[in-house]
Formats: sequence, C-alpha cells, structure tokens
Amino acid sequence: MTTVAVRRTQAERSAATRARIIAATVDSLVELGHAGTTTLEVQRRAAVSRGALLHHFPSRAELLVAAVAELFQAQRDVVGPAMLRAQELGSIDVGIDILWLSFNSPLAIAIDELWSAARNDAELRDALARQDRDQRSDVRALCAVLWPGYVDHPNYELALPVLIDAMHGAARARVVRSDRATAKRLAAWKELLHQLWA
Amino acid sequence: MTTVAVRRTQAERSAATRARIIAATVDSLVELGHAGTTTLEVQRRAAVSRGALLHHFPSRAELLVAAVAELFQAQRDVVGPAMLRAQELGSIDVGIDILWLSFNSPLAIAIDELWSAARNDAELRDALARQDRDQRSDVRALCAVLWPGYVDHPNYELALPVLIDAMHGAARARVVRSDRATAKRLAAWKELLHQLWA
DNA sequence: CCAGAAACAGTCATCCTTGACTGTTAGCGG
DNA sequence: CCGCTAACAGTCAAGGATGACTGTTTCTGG
Repeated sequence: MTTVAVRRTQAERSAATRARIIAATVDSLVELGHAGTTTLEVQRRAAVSRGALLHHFPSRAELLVAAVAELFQAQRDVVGPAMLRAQELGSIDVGIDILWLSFNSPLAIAIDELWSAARNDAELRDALARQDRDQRSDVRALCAVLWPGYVDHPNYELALPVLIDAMHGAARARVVRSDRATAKRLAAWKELLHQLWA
Repeated sequence: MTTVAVRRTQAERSAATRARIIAATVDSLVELGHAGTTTLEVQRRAAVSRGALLHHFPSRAELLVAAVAELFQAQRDVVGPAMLRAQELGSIDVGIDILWLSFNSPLAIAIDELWSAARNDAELRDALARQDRDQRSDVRALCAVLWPGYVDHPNYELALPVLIDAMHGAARARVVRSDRATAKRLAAWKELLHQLWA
C-alpha cells in the first residue's frame, strides 16, 4: 500500500506545518493560557513530532513571538468583515459594538495572555511593543471609518483613547465579572460618546 | 549555647511565619509574576522550611488565595494615607492622581498577576470575584470622598465606571508602552471629567 | 510537670517540561 | 539520476516544581 499523497513542494509542506503549529499555539493560549501552552501541548494539538516543532521554532520563546505576528495579522481580519456587514456605519452605537468585537475575539484573549507573560520576558515584551504600535494605528484608522462624521469634533481625540483603554480594562475584568456587567458597560460607553460628541 | 529567643506564644509565632510567607508571596508575584512564584521561591524568600510552608498552606493554590485576601486588605492601606496627605480634596485633578495611585502600587500589580492566572483556575477566580466586589465598593466610597461636590451630578454615575475601566486598561498597557503615554492618559482623564462634570 | 498537639525542619519520589540529539524521508539542483 | 539539504520523526538527559512523608522542637491545657 503505497502512499498516494498529493505531491507538494517542500515550501508548501513546510508552510502548512508551520501554520498548523501557530494555529495550535493560539488555540492553546486561548484555552489554557500562557502557562498551559507548553511545547508538548502545542505539539499534540498540531499533531507534529517534536522534531518538526523544534525545526520550525527552536525555542518556546521563538514560537510565542511568531504567534504574536500571526495574531496581529489575524486580528485585522476580525473587524473588517464586521464592518462590511454593518448597515448603518457612522452611528455611535454601531461603532462601539463593532469596536468591542475586536476585544472579544479569541485572538484578543490570546494577545492578552501574552501581555501577562511579557512582564517577565524581555524578548516577548519587545515583540509585543512593536505589535502594539502597529495595532494602535489600525484601531485609529478603524475608528475613522466607523465614525467619519465625528473625526473633526473637538472631543474626538479626547474620547478615543479613553474609550479604548476602558474597553481594555472591561475586557480584562470580564474574567471575574458577570455578562450583565459587560452589557452595562457597553451602554455607558454609548451614552458617554453621545454626550461628548453632541 | 542555648537559644535566648524571646518567648512567644504559639499563636504569635504562627502568625509571624504566616505573615512572612504571604509577604514573600506578594513580593514574588510583583517581581517574577504568577508563573515565577513557585512554592520554592516563596520558601526561599520567606526563609522558611518546606514543612513550615506546607503546614500553613497545604497547596500552592491555597497560598495564592490567602495572598488575595492579604492583598485586598493591604490595598486599602495604600490610598488612605494618600488621601490624608492631599490638601485640596474635592478637586478633579487631585482626585484622579490619587485614584491612579491605587493602580500603581505593587499590590495592584500582584492582583493583576493573579487575575491572569484566574482564567485557568476556578478556585482562584472565585476568590478574586468575591474580592473584586468588595474592592469596587471601596473604590466607590473612595470616589465619594474624593469628589464630594460631584456625587449628585447627573453624569457622576456615568463617568465613574468608565474612568475606572480606563485606568485598569492603561495600567495593563503600561507593560508595553512608555511612561510618557501614561502621563498623557492622566491629562486626558482630567480633561474628560472637567467636561462631563461641568 | 507532662502528655499531646501544633509548629516547624528536611528529604524524597513523582511528574512535567524543555531542548539537545540521532535517525529517516522527501524534494530539489545539477 | 544522484547527492545534498530541508523537513520531519522519536528518544533522552537534565532541571525544576510539587506535595507527601518522617523527624524534631515548642507551646499549652489539665
């Protein structure tokens, strides 16, 4: 019984394996957190041998850093579709709902998990700092699309960072709070922007 | 050479050792994070034997839960003195500076570290959820003292949760951002409250 | 003053993780 | 078609963490 596998170039095989490994890493980060994401766990989830894993990522640190880059790219693909689906762009309320999505994706959770680890890992911290700068630009651009009518409002630059920080904080606090509390937050943010951008 | 140690009751000895262990745990949480806070590390810092540590806290989990309670109590003692030192209570700016203190103490960092771990530890999560409720009451009471002149303002209830969430988010983002960014945040919050509570 | 319990001390087996190491296969350039 | 290299497979040693276990000291109630 000979293998009748589809012939693939080495580059294709390699890329596929690498992608599987990173996807497994992200899944593990979401489900088990940074501490639970051992190289063995990733290896199991990706169904690769130890040799394959170590070949692509010589150390656990390099694996996580690679995951950072991947997460950043994937995060971009989360909000875009939501924006396209939104009928009534320009509304404060719809904009906040969409923006909140980007803090709720599994990717955001994985990134958050890495932030925690970064406090004691200089290499990871640098990687995340660079990624954070890029991501902030993205978010700013996103907001400009969400609320084109308000970008020139004198309170626009004031409210945006506060709103984003608040979402960060609320997303984090969700671990120990109820869903109802989160819903209240959403309402409060909408009310706040309505007042500030009146 | 007989020991000439001061005679202490068992309860005193026990309490002292227990306190040393918890203090060491908090220190380790701040310096090394949750993952780095092993029972061995705590044992070394507290200069106690393994038997002593395991006697007071049979498992690592119980140690961390005990640290939660201790942290909560200690957190209370951070802001109080700052409030007393403040000359000009009632001012928005001073109030924000003081409130921000409570997010900068080592204790806040340790608590944050435990929040990260709580996502994968039900026992810890429950302990933190209870503590979070208490702490939120405390913060509300603190704000009432900081801004007695605004508690009846129609926007008071609206602004407070947003401000606190934003501080949470900013405190967390500090890991990957500059101090200058933090200073900007402080200014923005002040400006925001000035507008909302005009 | 003494029996017993609480508070500590020190050691150990077990488990887990990590990355190094050796062996094998599949594709690519010449 | 052939030698080489990248891609993968599987095993292993070293280190560290955890909690169980046994032994010793210190206090307290009767």
